[in-house]
Amino acid sequence: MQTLTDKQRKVLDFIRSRIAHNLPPTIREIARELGFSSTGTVRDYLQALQQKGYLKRSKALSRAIELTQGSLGIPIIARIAAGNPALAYEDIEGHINPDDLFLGRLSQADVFAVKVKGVSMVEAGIMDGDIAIIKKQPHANNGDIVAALLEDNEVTLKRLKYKAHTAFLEPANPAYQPIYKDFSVIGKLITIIRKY
Amino acid sequence: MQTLTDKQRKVLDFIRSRIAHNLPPTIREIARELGFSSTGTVRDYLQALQQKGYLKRSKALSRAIELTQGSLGIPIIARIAAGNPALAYEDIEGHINPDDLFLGRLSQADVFAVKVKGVSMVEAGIMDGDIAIIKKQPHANNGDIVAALLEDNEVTLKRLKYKAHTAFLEPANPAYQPIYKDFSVIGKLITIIRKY
DNA sequence: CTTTATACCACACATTTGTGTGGATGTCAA
DNA sequence: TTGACATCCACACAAATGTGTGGTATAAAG
Repeated sequence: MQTLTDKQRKVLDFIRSRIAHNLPPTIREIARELGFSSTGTVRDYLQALQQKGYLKRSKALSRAIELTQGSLGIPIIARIAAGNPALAYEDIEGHINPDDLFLGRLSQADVFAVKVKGVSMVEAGIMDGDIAIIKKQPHANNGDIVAALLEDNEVTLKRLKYKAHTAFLEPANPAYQPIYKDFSVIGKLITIIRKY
Repeated sequence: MQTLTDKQRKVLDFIRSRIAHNLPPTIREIARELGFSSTGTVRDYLQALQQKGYLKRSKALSRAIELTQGSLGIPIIARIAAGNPALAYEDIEGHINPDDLFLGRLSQADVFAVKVKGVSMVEAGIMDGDIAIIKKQPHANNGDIVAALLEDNEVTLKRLKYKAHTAFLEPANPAYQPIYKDFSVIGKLITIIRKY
């Protein structure tokens, strides 16, 4: 990605902040914010930013400014240049984007979350209080961690296993017993989130 | 929140999906999508949705539709009405919003991510391959899990401990030795994310 | 029967908005 | 000096856009 001038960065920052608030700016809103009296000036900036690869525009559509870099992408790093207080990243392994973190290509309606209760899955690194993002689906494969509905309407997170044509729920913690009783799979674990 | 009719929900869903793509629709775009031939029809729907508390509008501003409920909030559930294939949620404990999941009120520049390597923190439920969201800060309290920079520029995740005025890094896995050698804290763990 | 809410339509009108045209100034490298 | 680029301006114009006015029809509630 080409470097930006200070002013170009200011324009980009403004656009970024507005997009983060779910309403990209119009050309005249940018002009007002940056103190330009002409719309032509803004067009020049947008052209420059587009040419340098920072944004895309759908022409003749109001507010249709799309950022190329994910506005909320967070870099995943492995190594950091030593002695650098600014944390300039040495090795960036990739980026994570909050937006498609759980969803991937799923619709919001296909996903829900469960707060983990208890320690029956600690051996799988799933702790009490973790948030489990579940993709709704009535079936799962052997070994998948699933959200299952028990007789008392409680939702529980366990590993689904098949043995001799019988499905059962296996806790990762050996101190707990597998569940053979009536249960139904309601979804499959796709993400675990833990806040500190 | 008041209930919506089927058509009202369709309108809301369309708006929601467009906002998720960072460009709220215009009145005429809604009309086109839903098959209305009059802008007045859309205005009636927006009025209804606004009155029922699902959205807010800034008048005379193009595309200025703001959803009241987080557009990407995912419900956290504990119990589910039995025998309900639609998964109508019985108990909703809250919502998680991807946007402020790691950030909270932090700026994007204050945060980065590290991919966890190895099993030195398994006892803390942090597995190999997990993504750790780190808030940049040079200090942390006793017992905090921190990202630390080692001599070889490697970033590692350990628990920070103080003992007799000496700081050291303690793995959660007793098979590993604490680190007393030169290290510097670069940030504090705020979120763990694991994708399946 | 009247009222209220829902669910549409047509059309006009003032603003908002993107775009186009035509400049001007300064810097920096070739 | 020439050219590319960045940084601004004024102004015009067509298209997009939100809003207003005034309808029709149906169903449920009082």
